[in-house]
Amino acid sequence: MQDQRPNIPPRARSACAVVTKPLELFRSLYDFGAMTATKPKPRKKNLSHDIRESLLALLENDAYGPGAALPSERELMAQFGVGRPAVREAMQHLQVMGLVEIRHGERAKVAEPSIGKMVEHFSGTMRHLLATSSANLEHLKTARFAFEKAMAQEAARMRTTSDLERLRRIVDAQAGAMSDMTSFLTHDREFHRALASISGNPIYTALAEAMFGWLADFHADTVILPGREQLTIDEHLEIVDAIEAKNAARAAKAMHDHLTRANVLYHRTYLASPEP
Amino acid sequence: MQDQRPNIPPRARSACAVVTKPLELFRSLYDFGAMTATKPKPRKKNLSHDIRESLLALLENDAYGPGAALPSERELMAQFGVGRPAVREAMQHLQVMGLVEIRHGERAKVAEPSIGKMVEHFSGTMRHLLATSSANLEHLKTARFAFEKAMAQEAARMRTTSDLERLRRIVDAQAGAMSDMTSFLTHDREFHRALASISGNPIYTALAEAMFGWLADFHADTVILPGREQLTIDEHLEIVDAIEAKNAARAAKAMHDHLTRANVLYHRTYLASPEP
DNA sequence: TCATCTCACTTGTCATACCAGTTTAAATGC
DNA sequence: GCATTTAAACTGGTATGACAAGTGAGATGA
Repeated sequence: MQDQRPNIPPRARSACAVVTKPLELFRSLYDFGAMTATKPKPRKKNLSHDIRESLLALLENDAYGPGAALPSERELMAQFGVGRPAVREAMQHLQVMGLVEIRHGERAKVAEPSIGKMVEHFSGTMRHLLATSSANLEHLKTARFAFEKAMAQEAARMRTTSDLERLRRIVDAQAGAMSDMTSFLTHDREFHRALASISGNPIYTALAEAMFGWLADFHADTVILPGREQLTIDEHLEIVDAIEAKNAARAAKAMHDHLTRANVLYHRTYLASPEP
Repeated sequence: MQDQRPNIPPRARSACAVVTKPLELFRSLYDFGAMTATKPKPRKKNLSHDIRESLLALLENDAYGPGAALPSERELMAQFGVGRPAVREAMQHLQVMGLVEIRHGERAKVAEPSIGKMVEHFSGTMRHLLATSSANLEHLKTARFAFEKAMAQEAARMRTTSDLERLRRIVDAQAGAMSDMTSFLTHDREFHRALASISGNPIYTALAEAMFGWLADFHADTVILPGREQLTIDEHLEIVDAIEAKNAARAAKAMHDHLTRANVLYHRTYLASPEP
């Protein structure tokens, strides 16, 4: 009596489940047809898959604002007429997707959807991908290369005076932290993030931040080499100067040189004597 | 007796679990320390979280090639000394991340990691994000705008003769499918995918494909309007011509005009009479 | 009034049973 | 002997019950 929907008579659901799937019943109530691409969907997927789609539609259509509390697992269980595992797996899936937040003892809450959070959830998979395939790592380096150059150009076009001040402040702080390697890297990361944020597009910011993190994890590219801190500072300053001058081409070249230098130095230093 | 590790005496695991967590025992056997960022990790997370990390490390370190069959849930259960739900949730999580493939009746298999598959798994979240926030949709449109321009430039620099032939073949096919809207859109999609694939970077290809799909789902940008098919073809041809001439600037401008036109037309047509 | 504590309610985990697909190998028919 | 069929033994999927553990709010005490 302690657990498991005490109101419903036992066997009632299981019996009806044979005749008509409870999910289809629920679907007919809300009827979200043709959401994405008009599929008849006769496929036999998981039960949790159906539940997840129902929840997803609920999150999109209904007035579940960010931070709102979802029904408890038991309630959903009774509502959908399925067992707890199905509800649970669906909720877990949504959590992995970054759409809800589940904490022990509390009700699940609707997470506010944001690009940044999504990319963060994404990172685990990306790291695995990079760890298993060195080719993908090269591709990512290439992509970041192009991306950062585009960011530099965009920043040169759109920068305001406050943007410029912020960049200079970061570079100054970085120059003052040359002794502390960790702090130096943090400022380096912030520099690139600030650069991307000038565009005003959160997708750019999130991507820049994520790419930096991914590559830093594998000590590839973007790595700061001991003894070369001053060079890094100088290159950052050149980038800022180009942005101040609103010279997109010069900014792109400065960023190009910056990343190329880092990459070349990396290969020269680490590939000669592999591994610490 | 039918289920649940018949060999282990009951209560044996639970008893030891109080004294020393079985996971730490397992960890000490393999000892993957300092994989990502040297965290002491005293946090109290889920049990399934620990299991997932163990499995993750297993996938990365051991010789589990793509397509290899993982141990069954019951085996893992016994191996880690935890219940089936914990193992199950961990596996589900890995499946959502796209690292394993689980089918009813078969053993779970290691999925071959690929950028494209990862982006595909990503799509559900992205769609939700776009459905709930129109601002993000605008940001995505901007990002795709810049991305496609960069792709056009890259293609103009790197295109080979066979790339060119492929592009022209696609445009020809598209011109021949002007009557069938669905087919026309398919060819349009293929055109942009082929353009991105010229770069040789699978990340670009996957992103181009994904962005097209996301935006097409919301009828925003990139939409093909009835009666304007010939214009689309002409613009595609201009892009191909620019790429043939290896003129990056011209290619970028052609792509710019192409996407701008589509966007303007969209606003003019659909915003006047909202919704079908 | 405020701090504390208890208790109801939540999710997390375990255990068991059974269902539903898949594979495999033995039994059967030719 | 060989191909087909059938059944047994896997596999994951679902349901349910019980309990542990965490959270929060209302009751209780000072």
